[in-house]
Amino acid sequence: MGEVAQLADVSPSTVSLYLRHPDKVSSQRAERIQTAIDRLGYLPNTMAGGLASSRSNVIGVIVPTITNSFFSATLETLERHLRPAGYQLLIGNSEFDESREEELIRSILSWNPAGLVLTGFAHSRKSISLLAKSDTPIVEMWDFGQKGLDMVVGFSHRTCGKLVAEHFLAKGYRKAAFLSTSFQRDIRAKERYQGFREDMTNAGGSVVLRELQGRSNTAETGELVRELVSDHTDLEAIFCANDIVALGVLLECQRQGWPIRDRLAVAGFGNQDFTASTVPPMTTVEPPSQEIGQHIARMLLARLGGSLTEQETRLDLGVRLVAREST
Amino acid sequence: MGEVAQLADVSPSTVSLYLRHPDKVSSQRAERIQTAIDRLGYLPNTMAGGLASSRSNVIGVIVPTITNSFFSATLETLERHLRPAGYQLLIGNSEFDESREEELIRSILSWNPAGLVLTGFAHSRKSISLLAKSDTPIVEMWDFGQKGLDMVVGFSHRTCGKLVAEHFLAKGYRKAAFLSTSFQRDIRAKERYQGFREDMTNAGGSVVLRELQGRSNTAETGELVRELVSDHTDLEAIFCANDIVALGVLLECQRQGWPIRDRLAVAGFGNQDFTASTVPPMTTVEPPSQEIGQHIARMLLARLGGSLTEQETRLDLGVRLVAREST
DNA sequence: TTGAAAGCGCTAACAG
DNA sequence: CTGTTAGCGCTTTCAA
Repeated sequence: MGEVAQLADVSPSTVSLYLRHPDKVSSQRAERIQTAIDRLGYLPNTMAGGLASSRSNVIGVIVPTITNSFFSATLETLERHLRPAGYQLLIGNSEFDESREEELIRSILSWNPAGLVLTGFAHSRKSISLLAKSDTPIVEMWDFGQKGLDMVVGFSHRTCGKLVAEHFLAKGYRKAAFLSTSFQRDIRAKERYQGFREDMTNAGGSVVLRELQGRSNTAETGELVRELVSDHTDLEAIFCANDIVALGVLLECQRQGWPIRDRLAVAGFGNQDFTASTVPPMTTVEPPSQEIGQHIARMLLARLGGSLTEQETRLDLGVRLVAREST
Repeated sequence: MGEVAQLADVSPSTVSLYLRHPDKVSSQRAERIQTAIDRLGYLPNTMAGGLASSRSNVIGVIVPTITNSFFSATLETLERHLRPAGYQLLIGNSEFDESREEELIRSILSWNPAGLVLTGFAHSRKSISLLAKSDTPIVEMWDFGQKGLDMVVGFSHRTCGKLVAEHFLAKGYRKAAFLSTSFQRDIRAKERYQGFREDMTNAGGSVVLRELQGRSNTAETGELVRELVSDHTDLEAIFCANDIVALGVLLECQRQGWPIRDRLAVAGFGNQDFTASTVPPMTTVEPPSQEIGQHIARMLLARLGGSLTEQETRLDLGVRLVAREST
């Protein structure tokens, strides 16, 4: 920056001013400075800037995994809305592990971030105290219904489960199963199960639970479906933790020659693109993945701009049941 | 850090030393310092550290999209291998756009990163000159066969296309189609097409090309398949740009009652989990998504450690054809 | 509008 | 092994 100042024949602080508020510098000097910047290929040093101003343009985001279309859609939207405002996302993978999340929080906090976005409400005690100590704006996303540390943008997974239960009951299904990815990895799937189970049993129905070992695996899903059907010959419908699992069920039924819906109804979660085109088209629930990203950006930007009222800090975006022919 | 030093009754530089090389500080003081750190909940300021040492623990990665299991698998693996060495990934989305990539390069370079990972060989002239000016180690990934700016880890997409052509020819298919996502978005799909087409036509076969408008869309895929089959009644096989598109073809054939393989053979790209369980199981090509991440980490770490020999800077990981019943 | 001066919180010689 | 000293490259008063 010194070089730029020299070449443009102004003081370093004028260059700095120009970089941050171009219109507060006289147009002749502005031009000279810009020319110098271009000639020198000058890139400002973000760290020096961050240190001097003791704030940064970093926004940390911690997700359980990025290999998952839900979170990656949120991340992409969040990035798209935050970048124009000059923010950089620092993305961390907690791998569904609280202590790893804590490590990431520590590491991100040491960047002095302008904001921090976490997935869900479950954090280690230490994490919470770290967050409390820093005055970084926090957003907890992809869930709703608990108090939260600061801002919350998401939806209720219990309600999502209830929505499907309601749909199953309306269709006359009473004997149902919930086929899930590991609850330990995905507590939100567990919440959907709980909401689902509650409403099914309240209406006199029943719900069997099966968990996959790890993440969605089509082959393992097939096995569990066969097992489920032979153990519970009167099973009428399966609600799956996500669309990939539901696809696994569909394919297994196809392989076994069991007509979907007549023999076994299937519903997924995610409303991924392919669900509309399966044979038959799949009933699923659509989470507001993109909207979450969008509203977090809006909320964070408002908070950082100092214009966020109390009642705007918690947002339930809801979910939508997409009823198709598989149920 | 001053506070920590005071509380531990040592000088700030001792604290700094302890933080970086704990074993270079006498054990009694080390203990006092650690106690002080815990008591105060002290978090070092990464920016100040980076500024003072004029290097950072940031490694930038630019991918065309993170909403894609290929790149996100690479990212996740890369992170897993780089984090233990103390590095933070700064992830950017170029959205398949060179000028956006340039913007990201600029922004990441201003962090003074320890390394920068780019997807593919196509960069704007300006990007290249920016990169040349900085002495940041660069890795270009997910492609192979061109010179590259610095290090390269990937595989040849042309070879991938040839592999499938070979397989089709061996199975007796001569009339083929390539069903792709938009080439503008995905130049690597185009390279697969070129390799595929070259070998098919050399062997006296033919290849029709169809491009989807944007990203993989199952409904649009169905339309194109119907169109393709009615325009080319003698079509025998389709090679798709990815597994999701291939799934779309499979589902459309199912809907139309066309037996897969007997009426139309289908191959995908990606070897995603579900491909093994479709009816029939799908032939596909497996790209080394995770290996790419792993080897980039290894290569970068070696370079940063100063121990990377010239011949190790370019790595072709190859691809593997997974032949199943859909072809 | 511009420039001089004083840090931001840490690291890196260096001398002890 | 420890402490002193001088910056890292920028922002931010403050006065001119």
